[in-house]
Amino acid sequence: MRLSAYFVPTMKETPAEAQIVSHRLMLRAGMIRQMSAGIYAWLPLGHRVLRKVESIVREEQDRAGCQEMLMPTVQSADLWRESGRYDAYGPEMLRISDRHEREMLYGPTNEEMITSIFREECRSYRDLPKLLYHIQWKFRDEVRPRFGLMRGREFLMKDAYSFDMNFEGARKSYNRFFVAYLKTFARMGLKAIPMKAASGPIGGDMSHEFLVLADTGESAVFCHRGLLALEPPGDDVDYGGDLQPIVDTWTSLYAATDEEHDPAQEAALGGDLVKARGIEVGHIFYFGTKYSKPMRAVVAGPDGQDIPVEMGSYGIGVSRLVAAIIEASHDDAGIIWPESVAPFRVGLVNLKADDAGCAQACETFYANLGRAGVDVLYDDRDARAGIKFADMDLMGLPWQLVVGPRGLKNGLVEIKNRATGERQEVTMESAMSHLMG
RNA sequence: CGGGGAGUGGCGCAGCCUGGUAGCGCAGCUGCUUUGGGAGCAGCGGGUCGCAGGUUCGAAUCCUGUCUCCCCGACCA
Repeated sequence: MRLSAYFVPTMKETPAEAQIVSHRLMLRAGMIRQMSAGIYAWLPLGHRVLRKVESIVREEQDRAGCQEMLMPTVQSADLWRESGRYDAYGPEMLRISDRHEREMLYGPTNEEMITSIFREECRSYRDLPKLLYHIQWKFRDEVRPRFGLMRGREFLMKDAYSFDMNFEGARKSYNRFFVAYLKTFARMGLKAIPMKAASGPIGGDMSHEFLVLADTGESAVFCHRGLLALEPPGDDVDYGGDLQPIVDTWTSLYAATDEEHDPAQEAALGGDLVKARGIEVGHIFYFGTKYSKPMRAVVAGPDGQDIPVEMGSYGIGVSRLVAAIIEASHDDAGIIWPESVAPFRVGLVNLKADDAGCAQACETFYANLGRAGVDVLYDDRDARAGIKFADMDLMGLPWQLVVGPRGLKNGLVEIKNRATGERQEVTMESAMSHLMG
């Protein structure tokens, strides 16, 4: 992509309304624009990141054996009356009526809908287990939206639902998501720690929040130092096998958010206690027959008797993750994208756009890197060097390839690593092979 | 939902108290000079001062209402 033609309205100054760093940087880097309180438009650069994050989430859900589908954003109020949540949900639910005055709502979540779909089609224990997910926009009419995408009203969420015949099956499903989440966040360069979460009236130990550690996180977290050193599962995980040992490893050490924190643990942990801050990016929980019973989602067991299915629900805040990644990875100059979610891998900076030699070298790089499958954002603008460097640092592409007349005289170009700030002058051939890796 | 604050050009702000026909920096456009970390000079364009009423000869400024946005708290992926 040529920057001269790309729609990325970057800003030198920070809009007054943006308080936290991810909000500020997303506005300044031209990724998003606010349309209403808590509602944002994704501009091309931001959209690329959102799609990358979404893809990683999707891949890991698929690997875990979960099947993607897509449910509507607008739902019928009647469905929610079946579970009793239409009245219970309160003003956070955006209620709307259609032209026939039918009561509708913009979905804040999809338990009722997926349960309804499931019960129509699945009648036998032989249909189980089923793991289903979708990635869809949700709306929760927060009293007070804030922190940019971190607490918006409209947000993109991956929500998955599991259906099993009994508790043991439900635990296996739960473990699949537990492991998939560890992998998902690790792929985005994040340290995400599972923390025991309140499981409400259901009880039990099967409810975990996944918190990304970032200094600016909104909740205080307390955990054992050992958790930070744990290696997340790799691609060799066998989802068909027993995942309990992995889950046990990650849940055996103390970890809690401030709400669940037991101060007595601090003394017990001593020097192993880590106090940090975190951002919740995922939540998994088992809720048994909470919806299947009232909504009569039952299957016939081996003995012919109907039994309500055991369910669980598993969310990841996809749009929030984009902000969380920035909170966890930035510096004074701007964003520092992990390679896996970067909108482009390489920023090609032509320091002197009207110099024939520079232009030619850049065009060659641009074409060759493109052919090699490397995403390149080519700053071909007729602008000053300082502006180009500042914009590149702000947008945070992992690699900058700087081409200027000074180096070019000696056949050299400069490669800068955005994360470390390290620069090296290399030959053009070496630059190519370096950036293709 | 309780408490606080703000709406003036694309962005950041001043002007409001003490009414007199709107200003500064950045950004934009044109020209010249510059050119490896957000250039300099000269010129140009762009604002129904959130909206609606009211007071007044005259309202960005005073009064009333209303909408929107932000911050703190309670609530939440």
